[in-house]
Amino acid sequence: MPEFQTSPGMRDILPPDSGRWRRFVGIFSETVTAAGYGQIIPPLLEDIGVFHRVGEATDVVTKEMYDFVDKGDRHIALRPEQTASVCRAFVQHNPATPWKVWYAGPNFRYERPQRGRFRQFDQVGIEVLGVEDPYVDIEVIALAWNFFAKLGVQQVSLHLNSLGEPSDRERYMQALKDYFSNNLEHLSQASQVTLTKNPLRVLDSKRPEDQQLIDGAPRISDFYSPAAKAHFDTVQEGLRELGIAFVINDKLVRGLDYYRHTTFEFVGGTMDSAQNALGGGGRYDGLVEALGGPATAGVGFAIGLDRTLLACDDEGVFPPVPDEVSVFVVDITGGRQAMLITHELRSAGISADRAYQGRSIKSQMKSADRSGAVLAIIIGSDEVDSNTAIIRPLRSDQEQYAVSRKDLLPTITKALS
RNA sequence: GUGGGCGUAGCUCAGUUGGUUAGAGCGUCAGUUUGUGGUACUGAAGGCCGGGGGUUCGAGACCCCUCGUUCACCCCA
Repeated sequence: MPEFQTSPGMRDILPPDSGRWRRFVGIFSETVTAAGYGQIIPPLLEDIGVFHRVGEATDVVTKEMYDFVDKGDRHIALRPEQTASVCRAFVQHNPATPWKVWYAGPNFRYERPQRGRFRQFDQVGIEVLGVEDPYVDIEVIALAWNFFAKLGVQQVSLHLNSLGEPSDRERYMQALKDYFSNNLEHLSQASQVTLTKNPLRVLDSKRPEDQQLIDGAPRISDFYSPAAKAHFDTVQEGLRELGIAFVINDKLVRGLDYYRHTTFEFVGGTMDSAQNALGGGGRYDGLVEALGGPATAGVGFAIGLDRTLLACDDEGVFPPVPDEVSVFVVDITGGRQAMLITHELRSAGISADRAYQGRSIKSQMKSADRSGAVLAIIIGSDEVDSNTAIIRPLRSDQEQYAVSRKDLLPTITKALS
């Protein structure tokens, strides 16, 4: 065993998997930039207060943050998510609204690692600030939907809920608190603790002994104000019109406290593990204000790379594809010719690789095959003497042929086109 | 943070009731006569059996601790 290894919950993404990550983000960025979103690259570190404003009752900020005091005595945290950073950036830079941004990058949470759950994990996401219009909720959901479709994942179900307006949510929380408090003896120990912190989250409990009580709990839908109901109705109608299937899940209370109105989650269909939430989001009007900005509406989502990739694996879609080059130079005269030719090709924008250490022609041909190259260029002493090169097609039955060195680049260029 | 499973070559795994130089497949590398890949055959390299301690004449196999991993709870992406 090596002396040093990645610490728990951290890992190296190696090729060819890393290429898949790159394509994942590439497809995401295409999807959302085509909808008018610009990229934001917030820092990994923020003043810990930024995240505290997100909600004091969520484990994400109370127990799971990587935080430290820096050399300037500032209390700093590695971001556990990026929505708070986006809102902080909004307050700091005061951009014109609607502000539509996307991001991709790692977040950090000190949790016990599990399948689909790491301490450093990547998310892609979008946020729209400054728009209350329910059509934005629909747009945001539709973009995530499109993205899953582009990846080829089929079995994703959209769970939808509304938490109503803040006052609706308050009244509902009180009703839940009363309901559970009156039935404490049927509630698990752990849920009793949760109840004191945030009654909404009791609905999230997966403990079997809680299920019966939860099933009989008051429903949020009975607490909607007319405005909240209208908002939610518009979202549902819009999704139907767009042909986006969803299920109403009135137990869907998301972990971060700033959500109100629309909340949603994308649940993987093939994973029976507990980590089956591929992504989620919702509306968080009020978060910007909590961070010291003007009252500003906000909606967005985040999608986890790892879990989505797991879902892809389960469905056999979006496989990792090794990175390949177009040309492989086989030089059996020592390597200087390969140096010259690969440089010439690469300078002309043609991807090219070679072998090193003067290996046998057979071994170099093997490498050429594995490199994925379409063409091999073979240089032996005969070719050096006659100032030529052999071009050997590797992916067709076409015979190999010789060209003069000065014609090599144009010939290769033509053969590849 | 709490509880259960697992930890043997780069990868996937065998290793009989504890007994002499620890195995396979895949992968890697090299050969199979003269300068040519994808197949086949042959061979080679590569493991203080996660780490530490203990029991024993003797431990990869048993016990304890520790680290890592995995599953569930929790939380969430």
